[in-house]
Amino acid sequence: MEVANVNSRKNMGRKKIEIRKIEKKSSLEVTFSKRRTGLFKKAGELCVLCGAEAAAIVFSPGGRAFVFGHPTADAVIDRFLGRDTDTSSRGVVPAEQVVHGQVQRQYLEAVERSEVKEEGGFWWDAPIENMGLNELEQFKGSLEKLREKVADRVTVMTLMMVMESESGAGPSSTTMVEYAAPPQEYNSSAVLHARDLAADSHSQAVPQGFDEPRF
Amino acid sequence: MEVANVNSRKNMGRKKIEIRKIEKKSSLEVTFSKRRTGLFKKAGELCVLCGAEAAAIVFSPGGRAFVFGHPTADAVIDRFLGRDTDTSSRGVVPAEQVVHGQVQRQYLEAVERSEVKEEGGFWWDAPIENMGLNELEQFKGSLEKLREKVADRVTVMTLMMVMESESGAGPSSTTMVEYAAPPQEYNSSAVLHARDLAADSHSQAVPQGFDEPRF
DNA sequence: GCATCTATCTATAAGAT
DNA sequence: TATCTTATAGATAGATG
Repeated sequence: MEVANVNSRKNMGRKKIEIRKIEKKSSLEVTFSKRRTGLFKKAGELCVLCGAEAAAIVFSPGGRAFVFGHPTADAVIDRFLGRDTDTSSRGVVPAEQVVHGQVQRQYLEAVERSEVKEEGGFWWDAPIENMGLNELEQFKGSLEKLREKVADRVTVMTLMMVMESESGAGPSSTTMVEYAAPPQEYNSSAVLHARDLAADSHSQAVPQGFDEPRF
Repeated sequence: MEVANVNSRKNMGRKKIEIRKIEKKSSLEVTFSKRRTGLFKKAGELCVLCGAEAAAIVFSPGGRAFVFGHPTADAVIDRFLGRDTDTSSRGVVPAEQVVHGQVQRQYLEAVERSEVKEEGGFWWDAPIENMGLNELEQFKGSLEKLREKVADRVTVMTLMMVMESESGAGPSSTTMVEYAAPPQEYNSSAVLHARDLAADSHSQAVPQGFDEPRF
């Protein structure tokens, strides 16, 4: 074996870093991967520990999309409890595929163009227990058309969440989704209803007088 | 000062916990708050460190929505570097309002219904530098109508991302975020193009042969 | 590049105030 | 109920194979 010099004998362990853009490209990439993984793990833990619903999307500086979400909260919980849940029968993405799922734009486009069918329809049209979501289907279809219209100009990402509830309290189930069209030339953009929340200073974002639970 | 008993003299410090749903309600709430904050912080750091774009949405078990996002990547970077950026002139939500912003459904609904205008239009219709995104506007409008149609049945959350790029490589700017209608009775639901990614086992999610950058 | 390793750094569970 | 205080669990920067 080789004799390493004294300085390289020991790892120096973690060092503190400033929160500013990492210059060295290789380091940036490594950090991106590590932290993205860590972020998604944290999100998963939050879901399980607190019965929360969460979704996260991260675009790398190169424009690659990474998505965290869960097909159903149950599936994620099962996963974290080490149970093996068959989610395929529900027509949803297995949790382990999604939690750290990578999405590559060109691939998505290809998939979209091919419009692969199975069992007589798009997979997402497959019947799900107690479906009856005509509106959702209608919405989805319309959304598709619209997206196509602007696909060459903007990146549109859509998240649709449909939750179940037994009582009035805890939503228990979910969906997540994604997708992105390929941006080619762009501009900055506009957003929605969130601004009014940002009325003035920090803690005043949410007005009083609502009876919804705080958690 | 008081003499505490020996057992309470010292904090016991952190203990290991299992990743499973927390039973005690008070603990769950505390944990939810702490971890949500932590998650959003991590997301912000990822954005800054790696020049990435990120957005995250968390629903508490009570159905309250919390959103992490950034109006422009620049604004978030400024924030983390301690610079004070005036984002109001761009018609975007100041970063500090968004990063840990809380969104309460009923409030959002109220805002939406009131359709508050300023300066002759919805705030999000305000001109932004180099706007020219007719398609985006068109899309947004259509989306609104569609969403109304299904608002009573499903919770729809839409994220629209429009990015800038100087070179062909790094998108540099913007995101936006948005909102959800109140679910009342629901079902589980369908999703989109993601399933094909989940073809079979883990690492094979993304097919080879594309020339896009890995980061 | 990807998987490990190790020394630290950071987040946070329980309590105390 | 919100904050503050530890001790400790967990995340991760940098080095290495």
